[in-house]
Amino acid sequence: MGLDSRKLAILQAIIDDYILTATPVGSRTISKRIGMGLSSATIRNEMSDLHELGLLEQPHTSAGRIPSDKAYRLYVNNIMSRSALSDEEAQFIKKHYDEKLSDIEDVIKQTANVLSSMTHYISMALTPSFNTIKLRRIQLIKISETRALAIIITDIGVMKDAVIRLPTGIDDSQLEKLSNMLTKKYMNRKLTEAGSVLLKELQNTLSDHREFLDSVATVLLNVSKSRKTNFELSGTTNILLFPEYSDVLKARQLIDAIEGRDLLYDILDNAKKVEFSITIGSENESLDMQDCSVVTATYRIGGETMGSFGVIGPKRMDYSKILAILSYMGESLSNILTTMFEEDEE
Amino acid sequence: MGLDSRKLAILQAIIDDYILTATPVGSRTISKRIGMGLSSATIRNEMSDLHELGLLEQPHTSAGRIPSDKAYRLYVNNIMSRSALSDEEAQFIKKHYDEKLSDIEDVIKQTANVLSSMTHYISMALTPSFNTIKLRRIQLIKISETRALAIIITDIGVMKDAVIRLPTGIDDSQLEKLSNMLTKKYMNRKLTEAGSVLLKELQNTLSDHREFLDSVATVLLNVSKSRKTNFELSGTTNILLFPEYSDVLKARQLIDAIEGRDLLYDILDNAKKVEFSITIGSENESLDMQDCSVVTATYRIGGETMGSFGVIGPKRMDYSKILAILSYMGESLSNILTTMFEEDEE
DNA sequence: ATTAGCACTCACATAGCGAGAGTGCTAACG
DNA sequence: CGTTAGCACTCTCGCTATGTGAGTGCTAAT
Repeated sequence: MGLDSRKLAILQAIIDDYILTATPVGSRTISKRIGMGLSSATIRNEMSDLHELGLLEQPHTSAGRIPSDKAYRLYVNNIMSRSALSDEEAQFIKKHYDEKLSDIEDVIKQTANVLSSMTHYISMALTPSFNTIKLRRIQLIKISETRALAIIITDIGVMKDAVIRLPTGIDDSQLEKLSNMLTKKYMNRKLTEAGSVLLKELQNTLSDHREFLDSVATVLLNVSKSRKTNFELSGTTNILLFPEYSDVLKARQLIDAIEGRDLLYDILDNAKKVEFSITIGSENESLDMQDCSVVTATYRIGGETMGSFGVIGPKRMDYSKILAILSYMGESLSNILTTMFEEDEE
Repeated sequence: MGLDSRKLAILQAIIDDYILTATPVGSRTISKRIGMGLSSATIRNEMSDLHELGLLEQPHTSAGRIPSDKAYRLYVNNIMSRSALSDEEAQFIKKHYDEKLSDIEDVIKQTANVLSSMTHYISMALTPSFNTIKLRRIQLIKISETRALAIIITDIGVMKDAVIRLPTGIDDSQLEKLSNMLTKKYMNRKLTEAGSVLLKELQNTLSDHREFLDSVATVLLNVSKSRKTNFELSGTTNILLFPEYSDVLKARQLIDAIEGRDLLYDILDNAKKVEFSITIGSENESLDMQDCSVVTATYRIGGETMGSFGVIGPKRMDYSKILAILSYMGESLSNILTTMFEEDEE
């Protein structure tokens, strides 16, 4: 009993219908929908076979069938055709990225927002991971009697700047000397590495400007944020829209898992390894997420993969459309971030 | 039929019980709880009076009573005693504010987060409104061949800085001249005003560095964010914890209203006018919020009120505890932000 | 191989019923 | 007169039929 093309067509019809309605689909529905002149009885036989193959499930004896995780996987891998974005959708994304977005955070936040408002799923977007990026220059600039600006310049451009308090009686030339010293010493190191080494060395040697350099180290370390805060989450409450989560308790369970954040961070961090990923139901490691699917994509800055983003939704997801959206947004996002950082070539 | 002290005691007991249980409270419960040696029958009579006074409501004939909006108002204004924060609670707040928070956004976000995790209500915090703040100096600093940093310094300190693209072939001295020119011209104006005037003048006269100055104007204008993005929201899904919102549809209705954001912005903007505000049920203008209460407080930067924050929760709220929390957080927040901006006196 | 026919299953909606919580009223009491 | 015991009454809530409809699985005929 193999999977001939008719079985596949029926399976596809069932999945399509179920994605739309979220209710178990019966043989009569398919018989009419598929237009092959087959009676419901024939469909029933085929459905029975599909059931035996582990592709369909039955909530209870006398209900219609719903696709199993295995069926979705088959669908995604072999049946589904890659769909394109409609013009309106592309425009929608463009429009929202064209707004004045002044820093990375804004862009990432906007990505999550656009994603959740387009898909009505829960969306998430990882902040670029600057751990691997190397320091090129540190520049300290005096802006008032008591404050200086620390600017971190890296391989991919101007990265971060922060106002720090200045010890009294330090002048421009001294500050420049410090900048040069720091630059020389920590150039070509990874940012966090530079920060922690500086911090360590401060503990041993007794420097002149202890507190000040401490702040510089903090700036370096702050570039990569903590696990909990380095991704944006949006549309959490969208799950209340889905009949799958009409039960408040079930909804809360998922929301709690999601808002724990650790889980999602791991998912996104893992997602950086491949351009796109689709994880269906039981393929998820977390027990709380056995009923949803996660689809992710990655973005690049200057050619290098720097982060990931994606959606969490019910298993009956329009995977092909979601992929199209993620793919388009990934391109846009990569472009925006790249031009945001890049030092134009001289 | 006035409001003697016994009626007040009974009312308070009812409110206290209802805050805890969220179920209509009956005469026997109060008779036992209040410890005045009164039988349930007596309580019933009193309750009947309170009902006539519009202070109690009955979901249906044979159920207990629940406090009316008017009762909550009476409670808040006349009965409630101002409670203090427990040590753990104060510590909790302190701990979370002591984390390295590098910019305003982080502080505001943290405020919202701490608030919602302490209260389990929905919380919101307005970003400081810099509209009224006056420009003191604009400083442009070259940081590479193609990029400069624009630093905005105001009455209350260093405000905002942004990397902007530099036209080719502009040198340090030219940039300094530009800084001085801009400073002279727009000093003591409000930031947004300065930005829009600059933008306007650029349209008329044909300046040398059109595009560059345009970016400077954008930085000025970006200081105050748009209606939609200038406050942080946290704990939206907390309402699912309350029996009042065990119905998904009802929950969604409130969530939708809240995530529309315009409504909340108006509430927070209004809240800046008074140090604390409590709005109970039908006192809310929005129809979608007739079933909740809103409590807000304000924070200051350098003595001047610059923003507000607060919670949205069910009407049966522990108002006195919430006020204590808000009050304590307001102080902390004011201190943090003030020291963040302040130029130490020279 | 396909299909008509039919018995069977199960969720769901509806109605009826009893129990329990709570009220409002009346009459008695100190 | 305020307070209270007593009691009938009301309404929700949970439980148990009961019927209906969608859908299945099997059998026998085409």
